Amino acid sequence: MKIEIQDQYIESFKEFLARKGLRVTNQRMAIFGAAFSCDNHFTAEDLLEQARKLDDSVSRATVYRALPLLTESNLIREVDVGKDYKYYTANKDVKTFQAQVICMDCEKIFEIDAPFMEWYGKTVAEKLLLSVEDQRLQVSARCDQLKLKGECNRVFSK
Amino acid sequence: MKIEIQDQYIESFKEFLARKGLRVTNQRMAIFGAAFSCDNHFTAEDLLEQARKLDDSVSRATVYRALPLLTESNLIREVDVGKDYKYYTANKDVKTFQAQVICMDCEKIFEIDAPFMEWYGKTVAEKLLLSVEDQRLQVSARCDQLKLKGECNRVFSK
DNA sequence: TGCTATATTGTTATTGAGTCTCAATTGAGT
DNA sequence: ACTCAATTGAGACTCAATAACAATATAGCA
Repeated sequence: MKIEIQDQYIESFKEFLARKGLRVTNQRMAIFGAAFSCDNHFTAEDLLEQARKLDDSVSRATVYRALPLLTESNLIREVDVGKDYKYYTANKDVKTFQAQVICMDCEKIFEIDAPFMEWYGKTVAEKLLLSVEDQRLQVSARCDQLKLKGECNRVFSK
Repeated sequence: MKIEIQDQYIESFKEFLARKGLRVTNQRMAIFGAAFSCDNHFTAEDLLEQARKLDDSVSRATVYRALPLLTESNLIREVDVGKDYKYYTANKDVKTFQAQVICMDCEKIFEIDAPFMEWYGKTVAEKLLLSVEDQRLQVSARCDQLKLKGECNRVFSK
């Protein structure tokens, strides 16, 4: 498996660690690399599996310890699909707010622009006197029609 | 605790059970009654506690068995707050699409109209050739300002 | 009303994602 | 290289949710 990660992301992660006074370890970099080598959405377990290909000493606990760092540094983000486990995805070149569309049949996840969410967040904040931290717009759907076109495939093994 | 549930909901639930060839049991009606006697959002555990006030034989397993029936019949709906347990709320007189705003400090949940979601769902369906089943718009926020006004209280004990 | 087949139930055991503990290891400043 | 606190892996643990199964209760029918 060949990994190509733009240096900007590596630097960004290292800067984040430095800013927090945290160390740059092989395990953290393997987990980071694994997250960015995935084109798709992944679970913690998926991430463990991928990270072990880069450093076979990586343990489950370390993956769970690294995930908050990666989300906090804004390099990946959580995608909640209503299951009892969480999905994550790397934040590569995302300009506008994105909604997640999850196919309940094949578990495929699409990301779609939803630029109006920025306006909505501000409206909510003003109305309720709350400071908005995060917004998630998730659409559950079924792919009957995709199936007909033969375009429905599971993206990520589970 | 006095329970007042509009007959239309009771009938609606009984019709749903009949349609599915399921029996009307004391436990199911107690769980249903408990869900509609809660003004706020509740967890499965909260629901168990409330239902036991109506029928002390109700068990945890039966609550978990009833929840899919209540969501399937559209009498309650899931509200995902990003925690590792799920919240639910009764669907009373909801006309338009509602977004959930969750205060991460005090866990208070607000429901706000988001009428544009209907249009968005249709757009997504057309673009991706998917049939939209459900849409969730969730906003995470913090209540610094509410605190200042003294309006920030936990709504539901946990 | 009582009978019967079977759906439903409570109890208890189990799963599985995620967290915690702690001794062993390792990174980074000196 | 030395030192020490940060980090790690292994495995125990938590806790919401589910499954198995014997006991019970429902609804249709006589």
